This record gives sequence, C-alpha cells and structure tokens, in this order.
Amino acid sequence: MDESTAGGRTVTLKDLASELGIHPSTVSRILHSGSEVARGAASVATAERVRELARKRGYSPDPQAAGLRTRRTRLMGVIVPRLSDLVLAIMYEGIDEAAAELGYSTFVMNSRDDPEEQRRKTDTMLARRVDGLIIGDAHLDSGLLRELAARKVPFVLMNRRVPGFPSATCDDVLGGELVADHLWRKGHRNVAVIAGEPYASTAVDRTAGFVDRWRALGGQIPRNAVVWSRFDTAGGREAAEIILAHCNPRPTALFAVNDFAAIGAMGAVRSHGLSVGRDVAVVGFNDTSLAAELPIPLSSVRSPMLDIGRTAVQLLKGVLDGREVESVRLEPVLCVRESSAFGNAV
Amino acid sequence: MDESTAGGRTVTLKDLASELGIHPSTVSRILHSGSEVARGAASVATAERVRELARKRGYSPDPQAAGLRTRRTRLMGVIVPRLSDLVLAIMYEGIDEAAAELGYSTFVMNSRDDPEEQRRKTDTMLARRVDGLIIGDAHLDSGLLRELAARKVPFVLMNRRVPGFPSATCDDVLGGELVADHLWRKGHRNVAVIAGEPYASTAVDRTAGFVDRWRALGGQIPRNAVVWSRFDTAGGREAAEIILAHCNPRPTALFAVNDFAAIGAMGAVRSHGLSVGRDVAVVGFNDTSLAAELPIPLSSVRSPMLDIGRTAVQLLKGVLDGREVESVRLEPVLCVRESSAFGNAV
DNA sequence: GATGCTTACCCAATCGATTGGGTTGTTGAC
DNA sequence: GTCAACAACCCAATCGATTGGGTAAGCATC
Repeated sequence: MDESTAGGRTVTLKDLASELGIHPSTVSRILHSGSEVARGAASVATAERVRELARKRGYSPDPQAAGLRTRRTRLMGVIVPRLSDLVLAIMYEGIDEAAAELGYSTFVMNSRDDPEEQRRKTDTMLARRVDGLIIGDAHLDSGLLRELAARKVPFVLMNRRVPGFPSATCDDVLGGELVADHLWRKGHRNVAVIAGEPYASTAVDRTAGFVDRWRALGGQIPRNAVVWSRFDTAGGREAAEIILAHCNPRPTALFAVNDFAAIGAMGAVRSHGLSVGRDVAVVGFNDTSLAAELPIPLSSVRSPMLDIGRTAVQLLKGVLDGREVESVRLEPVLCVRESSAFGNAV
Repeated sequence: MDESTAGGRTVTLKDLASELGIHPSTVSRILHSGSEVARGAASVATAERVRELARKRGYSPDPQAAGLRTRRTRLMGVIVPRLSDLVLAIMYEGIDEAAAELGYSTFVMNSRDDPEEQRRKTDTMLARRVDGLIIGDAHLDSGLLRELAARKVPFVLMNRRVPGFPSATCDDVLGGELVADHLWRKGHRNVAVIAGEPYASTAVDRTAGFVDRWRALGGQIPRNAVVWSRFDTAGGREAAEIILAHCNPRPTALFAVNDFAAIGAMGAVRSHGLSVGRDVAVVGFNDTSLAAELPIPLSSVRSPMLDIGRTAVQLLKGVLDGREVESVRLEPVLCVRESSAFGNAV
C-alpha cells in the first residue's frame, strides 16, 4: 500500500489513464463528480477499475493544478488578532474541524489588531487566492471591511461583529446582562467594569449589556467605574489598579469582559490586600479552561467558542455558495464559582 | 492605486505583456529574478516600465500557476498537538513571522497528540503540496517520522525532539536542572515532579534534568514523587492531588513541567488548605504570560518560545535548500517569583 | 435503411507562470 | 568586411486537472 510517494514521483491523472489505456479526462470525470457526471462518462466497470487503481497508487489530485483551472482553492483564510489568545485559538480549532469536514483547508494569520497588519495579512491571503475570509479581528470603525465588500471578496466575521456584515458571535449583550443580574442578586451595589478595547464589539456589547441592565435594575455606575483596557492579563491588572485606586466607594465587584483580564484583576485585588470572592467579587468572560481550575475558581460567562468557529465556517460556505446568510448570535451561559459566590450585605 | 481587483479580473503576466507589447516570458524574467537573470533578459528601460506597470495594475503572481510549474508552493505545514495550548500558539507566532520574512506562508493543524490524527494531518498537508513540515507534536516512539524521512519529505521538529532528526527546542534538561538548583538552595528536601506526558521529550527531559541534578546534589526522590500527567490545568491538578494524598512526608515543593499544570497544582495545594509559596513551593515551565500575573505569581523556567518557532523555520529552510542542518537547543532562564520565593528550613 | 438516441469514451483548449532554447540587431575587434 | 559576442527579446512546451465539445459503435424505431 501507499506506493504513491514511495518511488518518489507523485501519481497524476495521466499516469492512471495511460496505465488503464483510457483518456485522462475520463479518469477525471470518474474521480471528480459524485456520480451525476460520472454516470454517462464511463461504464460502471471502468469506473470501478479507475477507482481501484487510484486507491492502489495512492492518487491524490494536485490542488495547484485543479485550482489553476477551476479558480477555486478550497482554502479559507482566517485572520485573528493573535492566536496566542486562547479564545481565538479555540475558535480556530472549531474552524479547522468544520472546514476539514467540508473539504477546505485554512490559513491563519495574526494581525495583532493593527489596522496596517490587517491590510497586509488580508492582501497576503488574497494573493494566495483563498476562496474566502473569516475575519476575527474586525474593528467597529474598520474601512477595510467596506473595501473588501466593494471588491466582492467573500468574507464573514467571527467573534466580533460589525453592523452590516454577516458574523458568527456570542450574544455578548446577553452575556453582560447575565453578569449584571447575578451581581445584583448577590447584593452588590458598587460595581466596576474592565471593559476591554473600545474598537471590539465584544467589549462594547458586553459592557453595554452589563451597564444597561444594571441601570434597569436601579443601580448606578459612575463614569470612572468603566475602564477600557487591553484584553490580556496585564491589561486587566492595570485597569483593576486604576479602579481600586480611584473609585470611591471601592467597588465590591468587578466584571472583566475577558477571563485573562479577570485573572489580572484578581492579582490586583490580592496585592491590595483584599480577598477575591470575599472582599471583591470578580467575574470574567468566555469561561476558558483556566477559569474553573484557578486557585480561586473564576466565575465566568461561558461562550460557545468552538461553535462560533464552526458557525463562521458554515456562514462562509454559504457566502461562497452564493446564498444569502444571516448573522448568528450564540447564547452564553453564566458559570458561577468561588470568585463571586458570596453575597454582599447592602 | 490598487486598480487590480477593482474591475474584478485579476491581472496576469499576459495582461502586462500585451499592454507593453512584449512577451510574457520577458515580463516573468524581469519580475521574477532578483537581477542576475533580469540583466540580460531586458533593457533597464524596459524593466523599469514593466515594474512600473506591475505596480500600477497591482499585479500579484498566481501562486497556483507558479507552483504548478515550479513544483514549489512556498508553503510550510505546521502540525501541533493543539493551538489552544498557549505554548504552541506562541511558537506558531514565531513561525508565522519568520516564514513571512522568507516569503513562505504556513498551514497549521492540530493533531491532539493522537497518532492517527498525526498521520491524517500529515497526509492532508502533503496533499496540499507543502514544501516541508514543521512537526511540533513528535512522539518519542513515533514511526511516522521514520516513514516521512524514508519518503524524503523535508521536515524538522519543534519544541519536542527525537534523536536522529533535526529539531528546534528549548534545552529542557538544563531547564530541569535550574529548578533543582533553585529548590535545593531554598532548603527544600522533599520534592515532587508533575512530569507531563512520557511520550514528549519536553516532559522527559525536564523531568530527567531535575531528577538527575537533584540526586547529584545529594537529594532523594522516591518513585511515587514523579507523576506523569497531561499538560493542561486539569492534568496538573489531578497529579498534584495524587502527590498530596500519597507522598509521605508531604513534599514542600512541586515542579510542574508546564505552567498550566502548575496552575492546576496551585489549585490543588490551595484546596488542601495549604498556602502556595509558604507551605508548598510551586515552579512551572515556559514562563507563559500568565505566570507573572497570577494572583500568586508563579516561578517558571522561561523558554524562548518565539525563538524556537523562528528557529524551526530557519532549520526547515535549510533543509529545503538542501543544506545539512544541526539541531538547535535554546537556553532557558529561571524566573523566581512568589510561588517559590520563600526558604524552607531543613 | 435512414434517423435518432444512448453509451462510453476521446480531443484539445485552458488556467498562469516558468524556462530552455532560439532569433534578431548592434557593436567591437581584427 | 567579417565574425564573434552580446543585448534584448520571442517561442513554445510544460506543469496537472478540468471541461465543452466531439465521435464511433450499438441499438431501437419508423
């Protein structure tokens, strides 16, 4: 078995054809078309012989050649801020799986949320002739997306949404609301938000969901209790430092729109001599695998990251097939753990 | 600018050629070869006109077509256990950067450390006609590597090494030794190791480095104080539970060969009513961005993850260029933090 | 026995870039 | 004045798969 690469040379359609004494085009039709075209192109017996030989020789079509002719690469380009962000890495796993199921392969690139890099990476992807793009680093004020749309580049957004373009996201507004409900019910009245980057819909929506619901419940959130920050641990720590230093009265609960920022916030809380959970509740977002395993388990809004990735692929497939697609917003669930389990007397 | 995709059709060599009234092959030579071939192929004036027009039309060569002819795709395939492992994600960032600098693009796939998946993903990559592979999920007992070598597939290993194949890794033995020295000097005499997966050289080397040095220092490590585990947080917690439950006397220090396992271990320590740092020192490996930011900052061996990725690309480039390459082992540094900062009376 | 319809194929162009081998026309040396 | 050398190009095959248009044989129908 697997004589394909053993000898060295890869097997081509022509090899198979000449070995069977038939024309390459016939072989192509047999191997190519599900059965609609195959029927009519060759006899059942021939088809069987071809398939048999293809298997034996380990034939695998050259995607370069096929793509050259068909103008399709069966490649999806994926752009994310950074793959070392666990959230995006998991979404990418979903993409990878779903794409493979559809017979697509994927390219990923990191844009580091830098508009210039976004452009450059997009261009590289298009130069590679990807069939479409999954954009996981969309900025709310992005001009790039409009350009891509104008150039009729097929793409969908993932994780972050931008009005007017199809996207696969978590229902971030709802996620924020869940946290507001939870903290309110626990008796907290002074809260603060570590809000993330203002150009990301995830940050904006989660914050808005939280703040709007909080006010609807009758709570108040002073302006300086919402601090925009980076999404990483250091960013969360810095934001928490600011909050703990300047908010008066000191909040009894912090909502960070991202688990990593929440972990940073926990560090800040601790270095102020306060206890996470007891003195200050902390809630994160995404429920990454770390949250439950931290020394002090972190309450977090679980977002279906894997499904978001998978859904993005389905959406893009829809676009590629020329269908009209609708944005999908997947539902999050709040997981309460020790970091916000205790009540707070009003 | 950028009229390339505006109209819709992509520009080809032939377009440029006919617009200038010269032959496509001339255009190709001008645009293609650095200047050695270009000189002799066309006059300086023509070359300039061609380059000018190419820029104006936004010409970008079709990699499908070029690859079909040259049999090279300028694609590197990367296989990792999982990209949601922060360590691999960062190495991949290094790969991505270095590959881009060399004009290569990269495919990544997750094998989940499953031998069958490793095979499948490798095949998919080769079917895509990648020029070479960077393998980040090598198992010490892997037959796949020998097969690939026999089939003359160009590849290098990353992160994990296997004797006989070129690899870019951290000097994991040294890393383990650094930890042994550190804990010994702090006065610990009862220690345990959360050792990771026995099929990964990272786990084996770090553990061996630690244990051998420990014994060389005069210390003892009972057999049941080395617990093999998964690399993730839950795996680390489980291993620590076993150690805390069964080791007698209870160790005063834990060395986990991976930060995530260390975080899990910290959780286990805490749920046994013990204090990390005071009662039980914990040291991790890789110094991921989280380590320093944890509520109790984690001591960790910093491995040059980004450089490991970059080095892997350089090695693979060497192999692709037909050079003989030597494995590279990059030096780690120990970062001591609160989780192991306190001494322990003997 | 001419026509029409299948069945089971074959032919050749095509996708876009690359490359080994020409073919001109000009210049310089002797 | 001739020949060689060179500059500046052009030609055409090639990579491997795809696909619109054949065509020949066989059979049935009228």
